[in-house]
Amino acid sequence: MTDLADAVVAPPAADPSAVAAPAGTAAPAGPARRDEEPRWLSPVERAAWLRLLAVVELLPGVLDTQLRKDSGFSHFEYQTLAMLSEAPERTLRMTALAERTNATLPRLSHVVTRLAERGLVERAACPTDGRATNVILTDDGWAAVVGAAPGHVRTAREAVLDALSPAQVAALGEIAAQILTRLDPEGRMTDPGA
Amino acid sequence: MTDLADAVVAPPAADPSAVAAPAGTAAPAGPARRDEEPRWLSPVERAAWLRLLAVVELLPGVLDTQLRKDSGFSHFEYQTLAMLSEAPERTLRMTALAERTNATLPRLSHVVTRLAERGLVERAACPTDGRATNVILTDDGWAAVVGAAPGHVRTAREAVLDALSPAQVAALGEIAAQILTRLDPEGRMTDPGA
DNA sequence: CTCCTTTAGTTGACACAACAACTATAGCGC
DNA sequence: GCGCTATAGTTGTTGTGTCAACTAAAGGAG
Repeated sequence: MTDLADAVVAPPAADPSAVAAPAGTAAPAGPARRDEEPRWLSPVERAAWLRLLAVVELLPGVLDTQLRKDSGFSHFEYQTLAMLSEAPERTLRMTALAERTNATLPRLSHVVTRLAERGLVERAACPTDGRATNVILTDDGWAAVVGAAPGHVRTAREAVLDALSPAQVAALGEIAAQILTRLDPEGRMTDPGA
Repeated sequence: MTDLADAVVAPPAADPSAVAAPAGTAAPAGPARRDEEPRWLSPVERAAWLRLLAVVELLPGVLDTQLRKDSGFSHFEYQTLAMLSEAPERTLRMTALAERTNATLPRLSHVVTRLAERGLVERAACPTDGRATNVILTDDGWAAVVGAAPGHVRTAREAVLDALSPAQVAALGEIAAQILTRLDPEGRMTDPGA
């Protein structure tokens, strides 16, 4: 994994003569401008980072492929339907749904249009706010989620959970929670109600 | 995080009357067809899975945004250039580069075309195999990677590493390695040489 | 040497996501 | 109640990614 490691995270050093200054882990001899001198990664940090990057790169494809094949949904479509299936009345406002799925409003609007064409969701004007649109999961949509869920869970096991010891699963939960304090400080994806 | 949790991973149970069979964690009363009865996730598993999913969803956007803003690259373009910067002669075959970046050959071909238009890489016929194409990082491309690396490392710290204790970083490395045995059994992304 | 299969890569058509521009309603100040 | 600004969504355009078809060279069987 040396190539990937160095390439992504350290400045390129394959040709050391060409890049003296930014290559090293240590600061240059002279007084460094602090803002521009990054703290390079330690070997342990580098390994963790690169592997996380690989997971982040590969996992979406695995999920997408399984869902597409077994149920005809993209992962994003599945998440959209799943969020609705959990909501009271199986209904959510566009904005609320976009937050929970980490989608922009335009993206969600397009996806909802396509799902509506397939009869899985419906749009309805919000009675209390003329600007808002409610999205409602239809019975067909409900059935589709229920049908797709088992395969999705199986994939989660095969691709991730079953590769880990129980202690590692717990640790992963902790670690991911820590990371999310940076990536999602408001907890929009993890804590919809708040 | 209850909504997200249940929605993605458990079958929808907001309206219990509507979905008796597939909702529960326990097997139905009758003799279950083993292939179709998934093992639902325990609370700990579910929490870990959903948070991992959120990280996987959010991290690419963060990386992309920072690189795009500070250096004008997508994360994939950066990875492509970085791989080349590490390679002997700053040169790689299309196929080798595609493996290291987890790209399909068509995708890489398009990206290389665009990078070549910007003068960052060059195509060259492989002298030993008439079918192959070598991609070479130009001096401009080299300079671009060197310029982009510090910001990328800083983002890696801010978004992930600095949120974790040293022990957690080490644990993350272990866990991600375990997951990659499932996602990437051949180690193509993590072990280019082999 | 010739045919056939496999490998390497490019190209073009289509699908989807990001961004920007636009419409329409709500809510507020006066 | 008039006008302003902010909010909620939709629509169109543009850039990437995926898939399928295609070209071309390498390697093997006869």
